[in-house]
Amino acid sequence: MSWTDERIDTLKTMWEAGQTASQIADALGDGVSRNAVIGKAHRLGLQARPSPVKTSEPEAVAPVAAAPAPAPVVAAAPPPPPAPEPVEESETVTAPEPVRAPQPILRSVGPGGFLRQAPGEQQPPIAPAPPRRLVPAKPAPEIAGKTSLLDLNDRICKWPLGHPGEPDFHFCGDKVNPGFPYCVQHCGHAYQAQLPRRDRRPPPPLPFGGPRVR
DNA sequence: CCCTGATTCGC
DNA sequence: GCGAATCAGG
Repeated sequence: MSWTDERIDTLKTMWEAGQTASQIADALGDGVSRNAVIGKAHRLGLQARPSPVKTSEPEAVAPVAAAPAPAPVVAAAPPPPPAPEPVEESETVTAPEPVRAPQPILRSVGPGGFLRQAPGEQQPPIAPAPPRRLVPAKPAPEIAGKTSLLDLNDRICKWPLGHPGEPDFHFCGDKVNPGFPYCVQHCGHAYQAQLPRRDRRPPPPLPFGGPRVR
C-alpha cells in the first residue's frame, strides 16, 4: 500500500495528536511498520516530538568555575513570549459568532484512516469545511488510562469492555495469550468447547459482532 | 525485554 | 520517496 492522501492525512492527524508511531502504524494497517510511519513523518516535515533518545547537544556547558553567573547586561532581555498565533480575522464583519461553540468532539481514527463518529454525533458526517486549525482531540477523561481503539496492537487483549458508543468503552489491554487476540482469561470466554447442537445457546455472543465473514 | 523516536542508507 | 536496519534512551 502506498501513501495515499488519506493515509498521509491520518498519519499527520494522529502524529500531531500525539499518537505513537506504533499506534499510527497499527491504525493504518496494511503492514505499515512504525519505521515506515516515522520515516514518512520526518519526510513530511512533521517532527519535534520528545524522543526517548535525547540529542543532548553539547550545549557549550560552561565549566562551573569558569562562568559563575550570566553577564548582568544592562537590559536583561525577557524570554521571547510564546506569542499565540493571532487568529486570522479577515473579511467577514466582526460578528461575535455566538452560535458556533466548538464542541470538543472526540473522534477516533479507524483502521482505514476514517474518522469514526462520536457517540452523540449520529447525523452530521464529517464536515469537509476546513477548520481553521486542527486541534488534536485530547482523549476524554473517561477514557484516560483505558485501552482505547488506538491502543490496540497485536500483543494486547482486544476484549471489549462496555459497549461501543459508551463513554467509557475500552478494551481489556492485557498481554495476549500468544497466538490469540485475547489474553488468557478472555480466551477462556472466547473459545469454549463445542456443545452438542441441541444444547447450544442460540445467540453466540461474540464481541464486535463476531469475526469478519469473508 | 518491552517500549519509544532518530538516523542511515540501499533500494 | 520509501522503509528495514540500526541506534540509543526510558
